[in-house]
Amino acid sequence: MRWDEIDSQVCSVARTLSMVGDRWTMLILRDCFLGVTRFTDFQKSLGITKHRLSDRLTKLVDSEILKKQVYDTNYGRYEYKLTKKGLEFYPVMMSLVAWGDKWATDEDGAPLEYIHKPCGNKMQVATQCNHCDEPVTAFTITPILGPGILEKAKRGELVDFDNQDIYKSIKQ
Amino acid sequence: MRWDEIDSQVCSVARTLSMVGDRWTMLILRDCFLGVTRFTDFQKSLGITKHRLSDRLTKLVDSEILKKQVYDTNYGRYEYKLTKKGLEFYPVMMSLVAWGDKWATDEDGAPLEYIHKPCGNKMQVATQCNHCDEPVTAFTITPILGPGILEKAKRGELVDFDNQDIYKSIKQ
DNA sequence: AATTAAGGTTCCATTATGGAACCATGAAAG
DNA sequence: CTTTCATGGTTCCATAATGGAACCTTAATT
Repeated sequence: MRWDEIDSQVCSVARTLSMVGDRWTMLILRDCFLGVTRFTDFQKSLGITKHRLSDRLTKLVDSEILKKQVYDTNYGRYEYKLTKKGLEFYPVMMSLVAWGDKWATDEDGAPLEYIHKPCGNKMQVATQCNHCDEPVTAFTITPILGPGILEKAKRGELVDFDNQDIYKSIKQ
Repeated sequence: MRWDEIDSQVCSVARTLSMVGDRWTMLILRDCFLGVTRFTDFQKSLGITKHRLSDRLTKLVDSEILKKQVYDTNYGRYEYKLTKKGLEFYPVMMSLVAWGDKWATDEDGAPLEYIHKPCGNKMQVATQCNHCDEPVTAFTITPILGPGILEKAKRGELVDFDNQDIYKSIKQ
């Protein structure tokens, strides 16, 4: 399977990664969440080549994760800003940060820290169950088939439905 | 900058993505969290070529995100299992799922649903402040320089420290 | 008139990836 | 006891993605 075919998979991770899962795109989004909006600033910050950046920004705009706006009409200059869809990617970004701060820093510690304005504390994100507020872990969750698969199976659209039996609940 | 140099950046997202940020690796981890452990099952599930899978699994083992264990000594067969470091990547994965379920599904809905065993509910993950339990959004957080940058700046190790002024607090 | 800045595009060499074929080990089938 | 099958790979080659440098366009500044 070629990478440009993975969005055909019935999987939210696969479909999400088809938009943001290549080299550079998530780093561009990181910069967006740090307030970077302009082509040149992305380039300085990332050290990405211009045509690659141009290509990635265009794709993010096509995916409606970023929007391109003129910010100086006389001058014809643009800024790239997060849409609602893009802004809601923030939990993914902060989860990456939390993991990286723990598992991918040197002895100096976290490069950035985050103040949660409403409570004023230095914050780390906690990923919790929206019902009981307990932290989620891989061992406390059972995945079950959802409508996105079951409805298609009913209509006979899932060629590889047999593959589903590869997936088992994960065990300690 | 080439991709294999991004782990030199003082940024938790960049360093994390240097391990898992290429095509395929996060999809392999998704499968790990769904209980897939064997070479052939990864291949069936993902449709990835064997040498690419082999390369990715080796890199994940080198990063200590997966461990390779013999599960049948007579037969000489292996399974790839998440380490503690790997298991703690779960919040990233579930945040991706949550985003994808909202922004990257068709009209049928979510492909998989998740039962939170302790409370028995169908769950979605909520990403919250670990102090006040409020949901975090990009607009309620102010990033500040942390020790990972400040200590290096003190020691004069940050060549591109000027670039920091590209980053502003994000505004609505 | 020349230089600078923003925001790109074009060209080409290098690197990564996909597809197919092949290989080694041990088990099972005939 | 020879063939076939399953697992878990590696090798080879053509195609696709990426990096680096040069160039382009518009408008402002020196």
